[in-house]
Amino acid sequence: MTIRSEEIETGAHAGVSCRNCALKPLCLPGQLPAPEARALESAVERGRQLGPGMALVRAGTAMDALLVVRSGSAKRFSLTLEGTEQVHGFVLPGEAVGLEGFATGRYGCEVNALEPLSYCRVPMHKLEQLLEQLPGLRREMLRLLGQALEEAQRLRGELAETDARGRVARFLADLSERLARRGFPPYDFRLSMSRADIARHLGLTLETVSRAFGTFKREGWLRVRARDISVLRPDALAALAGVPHCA
Amino acid sequence: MTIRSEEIETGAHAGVSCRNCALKPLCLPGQLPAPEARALESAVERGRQLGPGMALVRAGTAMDALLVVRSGSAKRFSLTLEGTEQVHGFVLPGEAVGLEGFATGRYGCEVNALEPLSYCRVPMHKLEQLLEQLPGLRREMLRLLGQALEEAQRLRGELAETDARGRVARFLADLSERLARRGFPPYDFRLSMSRADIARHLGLTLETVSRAFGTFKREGWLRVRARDISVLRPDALAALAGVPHCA
DNA sequence: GTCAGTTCTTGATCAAGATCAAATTGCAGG
DNA sequence: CCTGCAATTTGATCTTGATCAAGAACTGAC
Repeated sequence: MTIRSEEIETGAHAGVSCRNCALKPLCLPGQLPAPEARALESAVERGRQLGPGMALVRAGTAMDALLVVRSGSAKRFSLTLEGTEQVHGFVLPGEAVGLEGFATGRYGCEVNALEPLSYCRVPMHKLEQLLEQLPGLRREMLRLLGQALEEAQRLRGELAETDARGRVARFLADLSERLARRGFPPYDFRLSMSRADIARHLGLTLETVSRAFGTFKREGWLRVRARDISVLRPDALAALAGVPHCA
Repeated sequence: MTIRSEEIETGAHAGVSCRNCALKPLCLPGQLPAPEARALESAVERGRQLGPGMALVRAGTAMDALLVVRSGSAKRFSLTLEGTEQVHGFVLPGEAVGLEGFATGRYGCEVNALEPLSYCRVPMHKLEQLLEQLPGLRREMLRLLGQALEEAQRLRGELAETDARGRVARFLADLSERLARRGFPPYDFRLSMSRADIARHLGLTLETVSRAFGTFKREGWLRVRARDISVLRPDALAALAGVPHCA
């Protein structure tokens, strides 16, 4: 997707300004009353920039902070016993990472940058303090986790229900929608992940994913040039994906 | 599974005694320091008994309480546009229900009893009060949600990776393990759900599920008589399921 | 630009599981 | 016990997507 949402960031050092962040409405402080947002902001640190392929979190390491991607995209995956990657999904700006770590205090899967990536972090000890004081943040954290859970269940259900092309269509439709919510052009983007990553995410082979793209192209629903995608008929994709009426 | 874990419950009316509950170690108060457990207990109400097929929660209704199944089992599912059921999973005693409701304040899926079922409930307004006061409960709620998330992601990953018999094997292995943790015989149980429910949960057809049972029976790994299951070779099932070394 | 390496596309074959269709078993009610 | 209905098993066939195998296109380095 090649995502750059680096807003102009001047004057802030350790404490980051959420106020001016383009992602604010999607991110944690977006739903909080102003005083709570300010309190949270003072606990937010800026993570260092990561290059493509670098690990944002490693499975099994202590969950020492809540992380939110600020710009770029990432791949969430686990390593199976056979050494293959089980791709859980892809992370876009404004999305939290490693929430399943709350289960054990250690991250449950790997998250690797797919392109240059920056992120914010709230150290756990500060988060716990804030949770004591801020009722809105408590509600917001539960909402965030509930949302992640709902999403994971939805993805599981879709995988069980849908055939190959339906899965690819839904993948694209979902990506479109998430890009749109972040203010990116929803029908014209560059995929940051490989066909193999998409395939492993959707429980398919990369050949089948490629063929699905080929079909959509032939039908005139898509323009595909390697990783550059133009969605010409979002309605057709949505229909195949079985989505009710999400644009 | 035909689950009866009705411990002897005398004297308690609205407030339920978690102290003597057989499920305590699996349930919310199990991880809490004693004073917090007592505070939580005072907020717990007993839900009325439900008969087979009755709804414990309906998708879209307001999430007015946190629910935990006390005895019996239930099916979590969504209704698709075509009117079919998308089965997300099955709920056993000690497991919370409807956590994805935190996302929107409304339950995200249907939960129906599969056999006579009883449950406990913590009204949301009381839960919010308690979360303000009890740091252990705050941590525990995050843990609970993190666990549910991890579980959902695991299920999604398995679905993407495993073939039909592997999925059925894993389903049985998982059930075994969960029954064991609740003190039920893990290798001898009665399924409370139909083949069709299992199939819809695993993204298969009921015929394929039936054939998988047939294969396992022929291999001598299982004894199957309708819904009565005896696991004779848990190791073989676990191996097929790709589980490392979980007994 | 050219080159090497990777990623992606396309084609041919094959197998796992879906689908269609009975037959069988189990179970509640009379 | 018998009856009727629903759930399950079993069988035959067909379709989808996996697998194997080339090619083609893209990428980054020189």
